[in-house]
Amino acid sequence: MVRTESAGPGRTATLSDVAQLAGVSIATASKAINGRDEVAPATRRRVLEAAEQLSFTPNQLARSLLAGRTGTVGLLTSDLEGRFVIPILMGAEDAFGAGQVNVFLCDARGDAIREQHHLKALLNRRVDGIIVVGRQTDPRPSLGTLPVPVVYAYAPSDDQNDLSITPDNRAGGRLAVEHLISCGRSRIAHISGDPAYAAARDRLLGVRDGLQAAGLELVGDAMFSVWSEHWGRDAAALLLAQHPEVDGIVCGSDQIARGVLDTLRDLGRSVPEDVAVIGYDNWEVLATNSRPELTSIDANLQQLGRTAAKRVFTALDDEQRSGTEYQPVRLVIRGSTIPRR
Amino acid sequence: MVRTESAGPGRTATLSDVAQLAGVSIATASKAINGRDEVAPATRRRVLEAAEQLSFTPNQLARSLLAGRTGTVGLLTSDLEGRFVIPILMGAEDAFGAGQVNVFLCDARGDAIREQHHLKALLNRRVDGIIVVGRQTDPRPSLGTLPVPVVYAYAPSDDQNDLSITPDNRAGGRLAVEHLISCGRSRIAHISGDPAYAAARDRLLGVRDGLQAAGLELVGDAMFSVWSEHWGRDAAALLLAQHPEVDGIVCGSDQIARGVLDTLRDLGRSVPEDVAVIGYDNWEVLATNSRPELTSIDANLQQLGRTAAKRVFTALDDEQRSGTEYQPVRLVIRGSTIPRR
DNA sequence: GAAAATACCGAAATGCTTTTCGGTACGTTA
DNA sequence: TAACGTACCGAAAAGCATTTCGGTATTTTC
Repeated sequence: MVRTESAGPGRTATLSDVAQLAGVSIATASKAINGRDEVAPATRRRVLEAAEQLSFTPNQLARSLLAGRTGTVGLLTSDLEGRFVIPILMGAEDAFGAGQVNVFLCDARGDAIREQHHLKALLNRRVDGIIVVGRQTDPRPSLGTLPVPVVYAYAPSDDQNDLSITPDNRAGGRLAVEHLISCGRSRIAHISGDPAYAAARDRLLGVRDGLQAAGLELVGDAMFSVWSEHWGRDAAALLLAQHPEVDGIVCGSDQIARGVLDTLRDLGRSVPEDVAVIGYDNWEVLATNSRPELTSIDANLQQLGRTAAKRVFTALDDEQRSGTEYQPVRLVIRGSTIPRR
Repeated sequence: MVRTESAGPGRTATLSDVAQLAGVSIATASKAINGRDEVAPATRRRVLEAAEQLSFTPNQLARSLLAGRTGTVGLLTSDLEGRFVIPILMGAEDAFGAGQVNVFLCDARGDAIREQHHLKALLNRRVDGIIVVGRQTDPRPSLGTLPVPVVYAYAPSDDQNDLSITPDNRAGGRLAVEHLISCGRSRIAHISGDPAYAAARDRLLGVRDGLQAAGLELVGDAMFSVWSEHWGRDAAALLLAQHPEVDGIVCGSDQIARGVLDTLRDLGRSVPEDVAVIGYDNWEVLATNSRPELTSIDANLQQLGRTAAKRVFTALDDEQRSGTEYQPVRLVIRGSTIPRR
């Protein structure tokens, strides 16, 4: 059987049970347990012993009802499968110590109706705030004005009165190209994913920023299609055929980069000696299992989640912000740009 | 600023506000809103209008306090990064309609102390039940007897008095090998991951079951090391050197299978014509991006999560079970075992 | 037209904790 | 000894919604 009853009296102990066992009033028991000082040491000891004996734990529901704060946040995401929400979720979850704040997870599956349902449920449960996580960095519709603070993470809100936190894709693109340049590359191409994604466009802007600052130009046109290994392979073949002189490739994602590496290998180009390749997202399972391992841009998503959670609670304490914050990204160097010793 | 106040009276409306506005008692307002029938139609209308006007939503905290049920479950996982917990989490999350039941997510990071903290927090919040999700299929320590039902998912509990739900790895191994046999293969090898994992050992048992039933024997020894592409590549090279006659390879994971495919390609063996390859886990991003796409065993993890959540609530209604349930797995056929037309 | 039944509504209890405030009992000061 | 202060404790309210049960007012029945 699913074990469900404590050995005790069948029911979880309440404060009044503790008080009775200790022979004091409920008020005194509460004070003793919460460390208030209007209680005699001996009494406190009796109460604590009683609480221990009954393995009493205060009912957070009653507590929250009174305090008006629940110590919970809702995390409303549009797709859990996505690789991006998970680190954000982790960051939000541990922004405070274990067990201090708890996260209600809601997956709307990209469905607006479902999202409204979840939203209502969260408000009914009196969450202290809500974090909305999108699956792309394109702006998403605002939830409007709610009785609790809302922070938009990854996908910013389309309303500048909301607070959004999103990775700085433009800086990422620039960082990638600057790294290739610092590795001595000057004939750099860009293979990216779906141009309908703001992420793809922003990263390209960053790439151009970096090239321009170095007085360089992109080799060929930026290549867009989908975020897949297959496209990476095909695009690399195309690129090498038209521009065999290329010596560095900035890829829009690690998946694309994996495909690019495959094709380079097939064509007998060695990485990073002949061509340096850099990915984007730093998706460990892809980046560390390729030959050679993949240099990539990491969007610091876990940090982003932490920041979002913190913002929710500082908003509660009335330090309110708005607009879109861009979270810095970082470069993770591996063998696809720097030869292994 | 983070938008936080409804345009209204600064405070969320309570039932008593509604009652006052409608000119009825609190009791009547409650009945009207909850569809109880001891209230006149005209009165009900007045109340509902008032509720609408104040955009009243009942406080779940108060409701739960009274009902003794919160409509929440805790999901205690040991690593969120893991690829396995996510589908389980999704399944648990949507086991009931949107917004009916909510999931508290807790990531213990594999730390027992942290797990205890989270557990305590969940119990304080009076969750109706707890789902414990491990990252491997090896048995994990039981949480012991708790005041709410507990279901162990993926990683079973080491205590048979608990209820555990885990994928049937042995059946998966057998299914994989049977599929290869049905594709006309008879010289089958097995490359797997870390033998410290029960998953690796169980899958091998299943592979042997399948071979034995067909009167076949494994080609060479089963090869164990780690769950990585690198190992898959190395192992395949070794295997082909010693047993060039091999015509089918059951891999312990999709990662390993990817590595195997790489090596086969390097060695000029075509897949699936010369050698058929099957992976395990059906990790989409790996399986659908390889050349050829990878046939794999899917553990139905989302279904597993749904089942776990359902079990928690049926346990509440006193239909209690124990022991370990094995969740069936399924075969997903792609190009690495059946030639594409 | 009187008795009984029905329909509708409200006071109050319930669930559990925290906090305020009033009250003993004891000791201290003049 | 009278007046006062201190230390400790408990009754009660607050937080919000649900439910029971008793009570009017209205209708039905004979």
